[in-house]
Amino acid sequence: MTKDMAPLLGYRLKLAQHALHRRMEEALRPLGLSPAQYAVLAELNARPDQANADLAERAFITPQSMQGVLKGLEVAGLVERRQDSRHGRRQLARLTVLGHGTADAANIAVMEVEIRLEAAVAPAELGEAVQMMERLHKAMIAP
Amino acid sequence: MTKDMAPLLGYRLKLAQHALHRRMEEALRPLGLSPAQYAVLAELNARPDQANADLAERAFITPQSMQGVLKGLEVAGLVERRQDSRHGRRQLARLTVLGHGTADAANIAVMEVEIRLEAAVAPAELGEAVQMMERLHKAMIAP
DNA sequence: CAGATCTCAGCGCGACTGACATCC
DNA sequence: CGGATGTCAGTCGCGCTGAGATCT
Repeated sequence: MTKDMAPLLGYRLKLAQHALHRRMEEALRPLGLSPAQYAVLAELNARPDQANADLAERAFITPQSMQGVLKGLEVAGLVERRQDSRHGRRQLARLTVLGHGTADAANIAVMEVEIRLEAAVAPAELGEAVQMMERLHKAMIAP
Repeated sequence: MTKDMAPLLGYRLKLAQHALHRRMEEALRPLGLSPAQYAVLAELNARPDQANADLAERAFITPQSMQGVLKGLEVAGLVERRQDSRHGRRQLARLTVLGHGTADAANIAVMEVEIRLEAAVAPAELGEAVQMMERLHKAMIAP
């Protein structure tokens, strides 16, 4: 059992994502955002007024974990939460004005990384690459 | 700026690796290993007698971070370190007998996850998929 | 009561920086 | 001295579990 694991797909996937994560951190650091915080910002930009539980489910993490991220954004003044009129305990989160500005700036920075990443695959292969990632994801998600 | 980030390659890559990481944790938990610990075990299985600095470089993390992982394995009795005869301060790590057994058991558990992952791509596409991951990795590593 | 939601407290892993000692 | 290496201490991000409060 002295095999090298270099050719394994899982190993390669891990390395690629690890490097991407580093780039994301670099791109977002000037804005004071972590990759997880950016993801929530982008999600709330696309779909405002989501509760902590909703965001957690979309990100495949526990509500407790998401709350930490959301709390950070709230303290930073990028997100505000208000009571759901229909459900006393439920609180809906949305971007503040500052949050919108930060999200826009972050999108620009992240897009540069994304473009660089996509440049590594031929344009014709891009759709195929995205579909492959989806298949890999589903294979690991399924029971 | 109400775009959805679902079709982005970077986002898909992150989701796929996140799910893989969960599966790896599940597979390794019965053995008391974390994914990072397993990676070092596999690396030392393939190439014994490496120093902390060597292992850190191969894993793309700092020597300090690697030291934490290596220390855990040493405390668990899976790895032993001895002085390099040629360099007083340098310490070479290798698997103990227990470490070899654990590495073999871990390999079996991890291979099941790997097979499941590879099943998500057509056999003919597998080599192509691995090469794509390599290209993505290099695109994010390059200066 | 059951179920959904939010919150607090604590833990673990794995990355980081900084500071320092040691050896060649 | 300079450079490589290892070590200790502290911090941070972000997952987790457990326990509990509140509302429908």
